Amino acid sequence: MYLDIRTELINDDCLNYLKKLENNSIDLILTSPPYADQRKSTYGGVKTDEYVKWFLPISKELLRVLKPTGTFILNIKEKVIEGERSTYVMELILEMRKQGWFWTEEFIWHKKNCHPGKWSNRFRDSWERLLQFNKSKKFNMYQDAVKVPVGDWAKSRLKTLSNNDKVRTSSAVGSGFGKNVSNWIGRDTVYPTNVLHLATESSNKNHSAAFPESIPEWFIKLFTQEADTVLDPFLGSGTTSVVAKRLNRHSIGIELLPEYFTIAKHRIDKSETNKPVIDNTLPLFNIELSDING
Amino acid sequence: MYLDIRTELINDDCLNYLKKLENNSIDLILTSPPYADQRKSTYGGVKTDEYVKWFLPISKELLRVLKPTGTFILNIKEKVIEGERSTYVMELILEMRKQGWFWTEEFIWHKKNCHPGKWSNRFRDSWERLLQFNKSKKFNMYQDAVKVPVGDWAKSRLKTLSNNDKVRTSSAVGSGFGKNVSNWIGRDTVYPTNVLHLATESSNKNHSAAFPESIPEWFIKLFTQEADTVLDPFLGSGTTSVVAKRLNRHSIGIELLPEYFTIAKHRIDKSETNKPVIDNTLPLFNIELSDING
DNA sequence: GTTCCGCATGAATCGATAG
DNA sequence: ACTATCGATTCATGCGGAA
Repeated sequence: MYLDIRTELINDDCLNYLKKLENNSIDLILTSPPYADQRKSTYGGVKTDEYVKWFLPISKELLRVLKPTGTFILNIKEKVIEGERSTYVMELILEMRKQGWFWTEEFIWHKKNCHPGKWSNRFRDSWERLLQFNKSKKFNMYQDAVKVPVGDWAKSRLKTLSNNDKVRTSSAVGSGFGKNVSNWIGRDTVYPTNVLHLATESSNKNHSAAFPESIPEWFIKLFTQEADTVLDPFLGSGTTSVVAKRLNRHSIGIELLPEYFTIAKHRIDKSETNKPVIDNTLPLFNIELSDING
Repeated sequence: MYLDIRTELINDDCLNYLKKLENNSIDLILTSPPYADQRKSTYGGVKTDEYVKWFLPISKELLRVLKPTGTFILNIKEKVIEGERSTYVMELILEMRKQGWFWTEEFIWHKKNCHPGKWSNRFRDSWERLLQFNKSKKFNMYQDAVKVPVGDWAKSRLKTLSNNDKVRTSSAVGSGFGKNVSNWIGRDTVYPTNVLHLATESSNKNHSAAFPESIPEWFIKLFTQEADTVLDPFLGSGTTSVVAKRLNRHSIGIELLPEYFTIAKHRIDKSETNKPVIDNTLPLFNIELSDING
């Protein structure tokens, strides 16, 4: 059985096009907008102090089109200006809450191979924020889709059931991990944390993807099911749409610049559709954990 | 040659005692204040909505006593309230900038062993903020003191060291790799990034430290030289002072609660002084980095 | 002198129940 | 309605003692 997956690519200003979308129609919004003062030549360079003012009308539309059970993941990082971290992200969070967004969580994307460089007053920046916003406190989350391999501790720990594990049940001291220790036998995956640890993609330079495919893949698996709809209002070279299509999710990708739009369209055209999900238990980003433990 | 290192421990309210300190007299402030609504049983628990108001008078004094070339590292993390991340840290950063602080950088402390648990709407929280504030844009930073090894050799070496038993035997005090230090001489080293990857201190000890010794060790090496002065206004069980003393830095530690003060005093009394710095290039927590670059 | 194994918690969070 | 307490859930680490 094949699903009929729609992958819409729109070459337009996102604020303009978002207004055409219906209320409560999107399951996941996932985007990496142009950072303040970046991409000056392309986006006209949104100034730092104007960034919040620029973004709020967009986030207002996003709030409208998102389903009450949906999630908005915003990838963003402050720029350093005259030796100081800019504060527009903090201000944006505070203002978006006033719009009605719930700021549920802040994931950290730890970039394994961050940009090289050396400065006298700071080290290389190897992490970015992945802010999770929600429309209501009851949102869909499919945690089992992103479980990761358990650490090696389990092998030795569970080899023998200590009697204390049983004692802890009745002692009521602490939290009682021992109570269900038998549940752990044979368990080989655990739930991840809120730190994502993966490398940036550096292989292909013909398109500058904001993030590697692992990031949208993880969030799409975590917050949507097949045939749900994913939206990326700043599509760039199209990574979100490519991954959504591969995972059998409908998607809408909006990109203003023709150069990027062309790249995205080309990538989508040659990408596979309706590909059965082979493996949804082993996200790439926790490889390192086992590396260290192993 | 031995330096005469002063390690002052003060059992007092920090705001009260800070007023007695001279202007521009501290090289590094490093602290982990009680988080909002946390440690209610011991510190009384500062309410979330009053946290900024509570902290600002303290940060104002800290700004006064810090040297223009000095640095303030603040370890803090938001609490979840009714399914949402609280925003008091964002508000604190914005207010401290109004006081005159520069928000230079945000380091991430990625905790390897974060608290267990499972909830339907979020994963375990495995990171905390280490906010860097400065009084001026020209501050002292000794980057060479915290360089980490790189290369295939380091990679295999560190894998061995990640074995708990070996780490324990060779670095009982946490100062480095002890006798193995000679192995590192002549090896290539690289500057670390702004993500720190280490575990919380073990719980089997008789004191509960806010952070492991590696954290103050790294920042003390990075932002001070020998005979400089380190201040911790929320000393807790004394980790900052212990490490400062071991690294031949003067220090002032302020702790309100007699129980914690007693623990801190005991740890300082039995700790070594004027110990020559054997190894200032190998913090434990950046094992991961060599994995990445190597 | 190593390696192995048992053990005790962690700046947690949610939902239900009780006052 | 609103707050306080309590049970349930979960994973990795370092230490101490034994092999």
